[in-house]
Order: sequence, then structure tokens, then C-alpha cells
Amino acid sequence: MEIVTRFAPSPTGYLHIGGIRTAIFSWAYAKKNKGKFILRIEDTDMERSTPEAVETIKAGMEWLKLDHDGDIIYQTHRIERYKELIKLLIKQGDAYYCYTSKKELDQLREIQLKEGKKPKYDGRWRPEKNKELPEAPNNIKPVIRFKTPKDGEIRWKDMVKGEIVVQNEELDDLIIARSDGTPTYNFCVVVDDWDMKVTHVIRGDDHLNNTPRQINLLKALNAPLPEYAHLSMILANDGQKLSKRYGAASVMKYRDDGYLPEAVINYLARLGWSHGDEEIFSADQLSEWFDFDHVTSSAAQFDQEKLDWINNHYIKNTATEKLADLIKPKLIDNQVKVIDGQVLNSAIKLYQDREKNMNTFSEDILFFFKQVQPSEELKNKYLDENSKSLVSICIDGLEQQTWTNENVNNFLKEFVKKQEIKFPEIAMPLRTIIAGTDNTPSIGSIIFVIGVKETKKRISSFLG
RNA sequence: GACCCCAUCGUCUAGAGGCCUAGGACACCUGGUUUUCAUCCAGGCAACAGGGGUUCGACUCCCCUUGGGGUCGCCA
Repeated sequence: MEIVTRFAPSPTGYLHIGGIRTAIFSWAYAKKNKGKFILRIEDTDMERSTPEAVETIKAGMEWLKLDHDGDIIYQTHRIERYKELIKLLIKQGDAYYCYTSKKELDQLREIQLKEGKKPKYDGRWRPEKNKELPEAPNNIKPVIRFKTPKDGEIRWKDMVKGEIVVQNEELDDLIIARSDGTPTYNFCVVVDDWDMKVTHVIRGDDHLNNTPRQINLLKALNAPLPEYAHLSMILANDGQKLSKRYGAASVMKYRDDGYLPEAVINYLARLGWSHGDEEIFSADQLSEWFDFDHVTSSAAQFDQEKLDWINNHYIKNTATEKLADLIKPKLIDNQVKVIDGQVLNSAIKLYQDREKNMNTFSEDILFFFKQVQPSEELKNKYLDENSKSLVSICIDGLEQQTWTNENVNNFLKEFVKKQEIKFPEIAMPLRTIIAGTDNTPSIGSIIFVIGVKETKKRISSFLG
């Protein structure tokens, strides 16, 4: 049988890292088994679903190259199908109309909670043998409830949590159609997974409590049961739930914050899954190695520092041209008018080993394209009369050189000898003037890339 | 409150009863390389939540306690 997985987000907010990791695992499991990976938008909540959120989901999936099979499925396009099956359940006697108002339900919940009980619908409209139902009020539009079995238990072997048992008496008769006739989540999921032949339902463990309800529904529909895998949550680095300001933001925020998609995939996949001691792996490798035997059942904390480390790894190992394409727009955002491709490539090569983020990367090499003023603190630290005159002598000598990287660096070494100074005594003032900072790679190489003309220009404007 | 899930270094994890003197990675610390910073290299610190069982033997299996998380919507 062909393995079919799906990612089924609801377009009501951001697609955050927890959601994305679910998508990654579902994608990887389908790939690994040469199966299908479906993207389904669960937009039955018209109030909260937005087209923008749909776009965010698409953009995020595309950025991470999590390609799905077939067209995107929208639940709102399938309403008729759900209604048809709801009718069937009513006909079978597995569903019934309930006229309890929201207000009454709220009161019921309140009382039950006060009594220390689990809030549950009390089944007052549930048809039963020899039971007299109340007169249906004509001022209330009924919802449709599913007749959950009263006895017995639901049991399944979860692919990550193992054996799970829930007593049916813990469950109540869930609403499958609202009073306006529209179907609700638990019902739509069941119908879709069945119709789409989903074999493995992979989702966050916040859905764990929905699973027994869904299994009951599936049984009533006489549909086959899929396998279930409930992934543990991702927690913020303080051990708390992900919040908007921490991690729950759109995945696209990670792109905007300077992360490479390869790094995000790698980090998230490693968070909660392992392949021995492997820390660095590509999406392709993931799709070859992925299995549920090595998915952790406990929640994991998100660690930005490790993400940064992985991001640095990918920056170090990404082709210069590709990095250049990513950096160019950022330079333009920083008011750089003309970008010399050669200079950009050289700057990237000089810097890529040390960068853990594409944004700081582009900021760090900004000075190649436009003069960056050092802080007063830096000026005071490195630029006194003595060092200024050294810089002045140095640039005069530099002008005489045949312009190669080697020559520039050799000249600086000779200069230090001649002047009987230590290297930093000339390197730091030069860094301050040319780069506007005291942290740079080889200053000789930087001067070489920037060119003698520009170097002299910056020095002259500085020395006045 | 009820129900469900979870529990190895600060963090992510390896671990399928003897391979464990508990391994790797991030972070941190020390040293080396370096022209500053970073990269890189070498080394170091650091954990089986507690208590009972089962067993010749338990990080691993069972139970309890404790702690954390989730769910209890005409949301998904």
C-alpha cells in the first residue's frame, strides 16, 4: 500500500516552527517510503481563516522546499462531501440533533468544573432506547452531535508515544455540524484523511485527545484506521510554550532574520529526531534516514545558539555566488548604489567562515561598498597623532605597489619591520579607518579588495 | 479539577537488561593557531528526578511519588 502523509495547517495565524517541524517529518516520512505528501488547508473556521495566512503557509513550504504532491486541498471546497456523510450518520443513528444552546452549555461546564468533574456534554438530546426526548424548541437551530459509544475503550499504538488507551466514557458527544450546518474540525479531518487515503496521520501531540474521537468517527463511517504519530511540542528556551515573540512567529521570519533554509530544516529535524551522532545532514539525507523509531517522545526546547551554529555551518559551505544573490538585496536595502560583483565575491570569501547569520554578514561587509564611520570610542582607542602619521606613511608606500594581494600583505609586513612596530599598531588604525570597526579578517586582503584608490580616499578624508 | 502524554549533562540527544568508567553536539571554560575578532585544532566541566519492585545484573522493564506539558469550544 502506498504511504500517504499530509500536513494540515489551519490558516489562522503564523506557520510557526512547531508546525513546520510537523511538516518536515511528514514530508520526510513520505519521501522515505516513496509515498505521497499532501498539503491540506483546514479552513472551515471562516471567522479566523485568512487568505494571507494561506499565502504564508505556501511561502514557508516553498522556502524550505517541502514540495507536496498534487494540488493544495481546501476543506471549504469539500463542504458538500462532509454534509453528505453527516446525513449518512444521522440516517444510521450515529448522529443526532441537539438543541442545547451555547448559554446552557456554558452553565453546564461551569457547574461540572465547580464539582471537580471533567466538563462534558450531558447527552440530554441523545436518543436512547426507551428514553423520552424533550420537545424540540423552534427558536433554536440545532447542532449535530456524534453518538460516541458509551462503553469500551479506544486503543492504538502510536508511532511515537506507544500504546495509548482512552475510555469512551471520558469522551462526550462531539459536535460535528454547527447550528449553521457547517461541519467542524474533527469530522472534516476524518473524512479527508479517509477520502485522501492518508495512511499515516502525523501531527502535534496537542491533538492526542482528538484521536480517540476521530477513531470512533472512522469506525462509524466504516473507514479504515490510519496509523498515528503524535509529535511532542517544541518549547521556547525558557521551557515555556512558544509565544508570539519567541518562535511562534512565521517561519518567514527566520528567512528575514538571516537564516538559510537548509539550516532551519537541519536544526528542526534534529530537534526531536536523531540518526546516531549525526548533527549535520541535508533534506535529502533526512528523507533517506527518517524513521519514527528515533523520534523522541518528550518535548524539546528551542535553542537559538545551536541554530546559529548550524547556520554558520551552511554559510561556510554555500557557494559564493549563491551567497552573493542573497546578500545583494540586503546591501541595496542599506543604500548601496553600485555593487561591484568582483568585490562582493571577494568580500564574501573573506568573511563567510566567520558569519552565523546572513543579515550580520551583509552588515559586516557593507564597508566594502560604502564608507562606514567608526565610533568615537574606536577613534580614541586607535587614532592618535602617532598612529595617524604611520597610516599616512603607509598609504604613500602602498601607492607604489604593484597591486596584488600578496604584494599588499608583504608590504605591510615590511612596513612593520621598517617602522619597528608591532603589527596591530598599523593594522588596528587601518581597520578603524577603512572598515569602521576593529574586527575584520586580514587587513591586507581587505585593502587589496577595496583598491588603492578607495583606500587612499578614505584615509585622506579621515586625516583631513 | 478530570483525563492524556512526558522525564539522561544548562540545552538537543545516543542508549532496545550486561557493550556505560553513560557517548556525541550546542553552550561554557582552558590552551594552541591567527594581525584584532571569528573560523579552525587540542583538552576540560557537566546528566540517568526520587522511592520501591522484577532480575544473577537496570539508564533500559513494572509500580508509586514528584516535577513538566497537553486537552477539556458551535477553534483547529
